[in-house]
Amino acid sequence: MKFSKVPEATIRRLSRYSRCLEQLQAKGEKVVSSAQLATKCAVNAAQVRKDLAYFGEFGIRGVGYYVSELLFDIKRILGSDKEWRMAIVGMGNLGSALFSYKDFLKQNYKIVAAFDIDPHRIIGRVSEKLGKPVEILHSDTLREVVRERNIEIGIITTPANQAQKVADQLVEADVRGILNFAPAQIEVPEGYIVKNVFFTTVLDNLAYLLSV
Amino acid sequence: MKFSKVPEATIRRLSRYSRCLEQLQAKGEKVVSSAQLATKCAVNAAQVRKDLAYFGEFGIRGVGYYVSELLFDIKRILGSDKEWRMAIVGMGNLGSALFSYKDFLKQNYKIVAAFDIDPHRIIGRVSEKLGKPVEILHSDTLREVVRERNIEIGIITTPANQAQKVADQLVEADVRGILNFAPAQIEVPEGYIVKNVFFTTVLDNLAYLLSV
DNA sequence: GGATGTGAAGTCGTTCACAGCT
DNA sequence: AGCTGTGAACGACTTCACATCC
Repeated sequence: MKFSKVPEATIRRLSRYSRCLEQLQAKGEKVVSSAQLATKCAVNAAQVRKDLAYFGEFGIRGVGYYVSELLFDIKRILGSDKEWRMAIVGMGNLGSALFSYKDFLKQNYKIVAAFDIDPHRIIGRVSEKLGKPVEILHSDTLREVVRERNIEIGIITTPANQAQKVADQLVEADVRGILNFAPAQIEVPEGYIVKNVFFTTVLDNLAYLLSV
Repeated sequence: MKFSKVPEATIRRLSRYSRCLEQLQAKGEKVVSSAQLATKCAVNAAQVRKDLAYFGEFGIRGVGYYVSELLFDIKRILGSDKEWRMAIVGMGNLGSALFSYKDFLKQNYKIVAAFDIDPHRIIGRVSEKLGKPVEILHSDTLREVVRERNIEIGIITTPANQAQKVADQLVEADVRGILNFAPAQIEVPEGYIVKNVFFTTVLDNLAYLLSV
């Protein structure tokens, strides 16, 4: 399917195009040119075409791209046409917020399990927070639950000092994809993938730009 | 010294070096070489030196860098030596989670105000969630509160369709830095800065890599 | 001796410009 | 005529390699 290695930036932009195309589709637009899409996404028009060219030919010369076709194709490329089943590990403030984060649901990302090292202590509190009873499992059961529920992505929302341990458990349970919110560098074996979401790095960036 | 434009990637790495140096400092290490720091941060040693070279000379040839000095300097460069006062707009699940996110406190980022369009409806619920009474202000008061409390950074945690409106209000209140969690592209005038934190983009990225 | 700081080389991503298709 | 797809030019970031200094 894919050959030349695709820049990560391209994948990020594909995600952005996808959001924009959804808006266009909602507005009832049928066709869009690379120039229009580029303007909407604040990128260069040639960039749009190059990004798509990594994966095939999706447009019609002299016309542009059919909005819903292109959206469909991009989702297929990103793998966001399929449903991804995820587990959250660490049900503190951030974990429980993500647990009921609506924008995960819109996309095909489903959280199908929540773990903590001390479910008993927090299960009542979290259920109250979220206004509904929540099942929180002990981290010890991770491996079997992952298998039972076909979990492919693990989300780490523990404190930084536990992140590596949790990552090890996820790897052990053969969860190949990890989304890490804990501000800590994580090591995983070849074949496993970690993506970080570091708020504070972004904040540092912002602070820097405000200081210059 | 601080003239050539610095790549954003460099600033992101500086943030990472800073985290690693804190760990080294905690361990009582006095001196570190670019090679050691590079290994710890999973980057190239020359990269470390080049990144620092944008801002001056911090090392001693034949020796390395003094950990606490370098940490101090990097924090000064990033502007994270000073205290940054922030406001959150949108006190849903994510907003209230960030409100009590402990890693903000460690760094010099302080959330000093929380806004919502309907504080009355949610103030009780959020206070319960967080286990302490929380002051949530009506978005209408944003401008004056920003002035009174010297707020320099605004965090947007509203639904996507309200993000631009909130950004406009922040700009209107002269908040120059915006950290946007709503999955929407935001426009601000010259001189204002937006940084996005899009979980779902990162998830799309992860899903892509798992699909390849 | 050993590690930094840095010009030069190399790699990667972006933009240009136009041929080619509808 | 208009817009895509793409080789070529460009620019930016990373890595190498070594002169420089402690």
